[in-house]
Amino acid sequence: MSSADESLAIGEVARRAGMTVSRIRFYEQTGLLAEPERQSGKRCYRSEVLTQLAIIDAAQRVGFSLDEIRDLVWGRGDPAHERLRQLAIRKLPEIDELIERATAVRHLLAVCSTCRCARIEECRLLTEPAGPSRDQPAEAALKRRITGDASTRT
Amino acid sequence: MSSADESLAIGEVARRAGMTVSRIRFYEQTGLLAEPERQSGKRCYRSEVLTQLAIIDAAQRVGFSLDEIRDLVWGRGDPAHERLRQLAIRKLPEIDELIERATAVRHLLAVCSTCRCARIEECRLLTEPAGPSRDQPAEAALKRRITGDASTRT
DNA sequence: GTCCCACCTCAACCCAGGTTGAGGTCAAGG
DNA sequence: CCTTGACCTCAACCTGGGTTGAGGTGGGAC
Repeated sequence: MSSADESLAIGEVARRAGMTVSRIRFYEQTGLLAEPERQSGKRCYRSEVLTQLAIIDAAQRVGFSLDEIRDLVWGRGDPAHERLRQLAIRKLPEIDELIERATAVRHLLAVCSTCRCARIEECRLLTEPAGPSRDQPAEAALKRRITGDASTRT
Repeated sequence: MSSADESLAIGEVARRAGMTVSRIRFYEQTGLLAEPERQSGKRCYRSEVLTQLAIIDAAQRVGFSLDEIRDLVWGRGDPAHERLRQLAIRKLPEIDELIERATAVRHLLAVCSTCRCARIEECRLLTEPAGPSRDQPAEAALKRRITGDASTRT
């Protein structure tokens, strides 16, 4: 723990990263993770791999595909910060949208779990009144957010 | 648009919901979407389906599986708001974590795209200095957030 | 009437992201 | 020496979430 440079066996890496061994080997196979050194055939990792795995994991969870991550970490060509900037430009809006949607769904769950709707789509927060009463500004906004404006457009 | 109760053909629904026709049929097949009425064999939807589809879509994008969504929308048993509350209790922490991670990744992308690191895992915001200089509180927090504390634990 | 288009069913296929299993190697400990 | 456990490879398999294609029906416009 203090001397972080003693090399780690794959099992140890897996344990610390919270992943299976097979998953780590899979990442190596598919070029996401560099081939580590070996000692008598066995992979020995240095502790940096934990950071790499954590990045992979976090990126995946917010919707990057393994291809994108591979490109991010290992991309050929250009200086890395350049590719990174490109990727950032492409992905930032998506991430923002994800955050917005997540916030809306969060809100929906929180609010609906206090209402007595019989089915979720009948929840007063989401159903178009179809009659004259229009929904409140805030609710309309929530709805627009969760629906991504799709059903709001003509 | 004003008389929202004229029934919609599947193609129209798909267009408005921004999904493929096959995807909508697939949702019906797998019990996510109710079987609509038919007229001479063809599905005719009412406009509510757009809201349902939007909910499904939004929920999916923030990490609900179709099984969970099915259970949410169509779950057998208990009053809906009860199931909804259960689901909310289970999922709210996950959604919160998603939002946190997304925010951290967002931050990472934004910051790293302005730095000159040669490889992402060498980015000064993420690499353990391994020397004496410890990273700043804010950066450490970012790192801890993106790594989900995994590599931070002993 | 016949053309065309949007719809229908059903089964097969596809891709991402891993997991599983068979069969083998190596080093340490009893 | 021999067993045990962690590691190795390679190929096959699995699940989720759809897509694709063949073969068929219906109805409105020309």
